[in-house]
Amino acid sequence: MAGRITLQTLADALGVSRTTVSNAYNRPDQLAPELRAAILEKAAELGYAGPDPAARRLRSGKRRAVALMFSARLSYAVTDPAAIALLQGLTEATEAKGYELLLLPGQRGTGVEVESVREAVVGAFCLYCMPDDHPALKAALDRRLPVVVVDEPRLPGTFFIGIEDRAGARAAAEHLRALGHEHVAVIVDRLRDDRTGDRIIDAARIADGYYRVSRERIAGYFEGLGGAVTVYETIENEPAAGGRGAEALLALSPRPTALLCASDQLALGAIEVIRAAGLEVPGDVAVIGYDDVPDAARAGLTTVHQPLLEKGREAGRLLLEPNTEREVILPVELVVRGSTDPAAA
Amino acid sequence: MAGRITLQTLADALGVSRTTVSNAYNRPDQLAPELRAAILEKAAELGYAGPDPAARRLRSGKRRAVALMFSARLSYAVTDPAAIALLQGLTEATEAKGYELLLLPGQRGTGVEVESVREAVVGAFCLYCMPDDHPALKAALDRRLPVVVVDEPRLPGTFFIGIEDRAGARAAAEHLRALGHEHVAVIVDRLRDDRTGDRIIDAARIADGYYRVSRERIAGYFEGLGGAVTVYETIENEPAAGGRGAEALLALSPRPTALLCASDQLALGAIEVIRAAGLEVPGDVAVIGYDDVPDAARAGLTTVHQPLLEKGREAGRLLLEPNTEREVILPVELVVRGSTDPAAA
DNA sequence: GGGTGCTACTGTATCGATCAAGTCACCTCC
DNA sequence: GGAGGTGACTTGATCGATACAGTAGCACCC
Repeated sequence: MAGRITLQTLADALGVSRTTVSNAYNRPDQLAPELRAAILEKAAELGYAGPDPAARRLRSGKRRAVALMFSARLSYAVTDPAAIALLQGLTEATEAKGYELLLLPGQRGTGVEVESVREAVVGAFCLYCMPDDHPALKAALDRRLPVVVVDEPRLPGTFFIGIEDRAGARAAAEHLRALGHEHVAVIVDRLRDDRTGDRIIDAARIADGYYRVSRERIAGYFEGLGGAVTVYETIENEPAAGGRGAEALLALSPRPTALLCASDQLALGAIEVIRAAGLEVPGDVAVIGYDDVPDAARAGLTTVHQPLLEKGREAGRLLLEPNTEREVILPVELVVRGSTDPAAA
Repeated sequence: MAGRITLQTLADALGVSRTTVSNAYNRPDQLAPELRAAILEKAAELGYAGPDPAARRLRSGKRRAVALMFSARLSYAVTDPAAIALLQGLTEATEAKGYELLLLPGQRGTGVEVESVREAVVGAFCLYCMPDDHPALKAALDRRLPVVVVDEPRLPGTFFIGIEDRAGARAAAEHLRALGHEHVAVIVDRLRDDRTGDRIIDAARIADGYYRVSRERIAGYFEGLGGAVTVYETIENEPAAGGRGAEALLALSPRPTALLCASDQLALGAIEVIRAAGLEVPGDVAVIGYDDVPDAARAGLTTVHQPLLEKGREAGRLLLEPNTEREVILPVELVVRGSTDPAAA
């Protein structure tokens, strides 16, 4: 720390003032070209790395960065196609305005999630898919910076981007009903962070869920089906988990003739397991996903399309453009493909 | 700016010193609980957002973040499966050490790319797939912070993670030769940022390429084939571009019986176009990719497997662990699938 | 009763820069 | 020859916090 080279070090070495050295970097027109050259040369000689960004930022007050926080480990989040699509939309928006993007880990329990929110040198926060009780949420609001929440939770007074979760789920369920399915089961991503998932759950667990989106989608399914059905909660939103769910549900009797999956990731895993069991999709078991990630179209998965990219762009817009609306709810649309309707393949 | 609330504002309002207010946040044990409560209450009342991270960072000197720069627009980079895999590996490493990740846009020409490197409040840089002459590179080295370059360019004295690009390409080419292919053509991603791609190129263009990886892969192909062949340069690394390349190459006479694509993205697009033209893969035209992204296995694409995740992890390790080796070259492996060998489907 | 130790604070320097307001020498021009 | 202008720097304040060295007040104890 003692040997650190600063503007002052350079200034002393050359017998000029701090400001002049600063100007050599930031306002070349303010000093004689020869002096500037001498300063830059001395800087190279002493190994001066240029004006310190931290100090510059403090002084200037500029915060040209946006923080994005996921509810999970980053390394997991970046494997989720829906999260990636959001990231893409958001970067489009931030990039256009010359903002950088800071990725924050949101994993619970370590205290790091709150710490990183408090420490982030940013001008705005985007929180993606957080459970209702996540501490980072309060921490972000406490920073008194623009905050936009994507998907969940929905808090009064907070900027929000979401989709018609319930309506989409209802449409999916009604589609199955119209096709004559009478035994339908549901697979959802985790409802709480207690890692007790991967099992069939009861109504109390659903009501106590901390994830708004899952609650809403389940509610939509039940509405569309005209009543409650068996729900399997997974521990994580990935194909393997959906596969385990399908395995458990196929063992029920009567065996469900259709599975409503609260995400495409779960649905894709479920289809694999169904086929591995020697059953046909949709002949023996129809499957519907949710989100319409790129792989869904490739796999011929019937799903509820949501504008993933658009969500990211809208998040960026709300964060970076002042005086916009507080809430954006984007429409969804049922996309019928081969996993429910052989004719649509 | 004038009305900004700081530690001092709070201190004055309560008749205590700045330091005491600071302690209320950072060292709760250093002051009486009642006073601390009073301070926090006053903070809430006045709307104090807590100690400013920029100031804190300047004072403490801590830089718990790593910057990741891509050579392209961020919104494009996050659509690239290889880049995402790197991101995943890198986040695993940074997360484990409690570091945040700052994504920097690397698009050329705007000056933003250098600016953002200079402004980044980070402790280390990871540069991914940059052309040899990219100005951000020098800017990052000038910061005198740890820098690790992934894939390209390879600079003497700089930390580097890469793979055996040339050997992998050679193995791919030799595989085709062993299968008896005599008319082989190559599709590569851009060799320079001048946006003159999407055309068949000559040897001079190849020699003048700014992207080391493409140069190496082409060299490997030529080695494995025992001589130079037609090379098509695309303007971007995405399936559509690979498709355009395939279209142009299929029009040659004699028509190539095999395409060597320098990335899976290009290969996947090429396969689509070949099939759309009513030709069979591999019957009429065999196709080999490079990278082995997740979609390659799904599509039955013969490709050169590289440890994408591992690359990211290694990058993180080199950045965050002191006294490690300067260079890591990871091995590659040819994975034969249906796109060259019907029996391997 | 004075030395010791502890709690609960305060004051000052510092982090590394930027900025507004000078200073000073030199030139110009009527 | 004096007013005014200009180019090339310097000075001092400031951004918002943290670190370190005090210090006041009080209890304790032989």
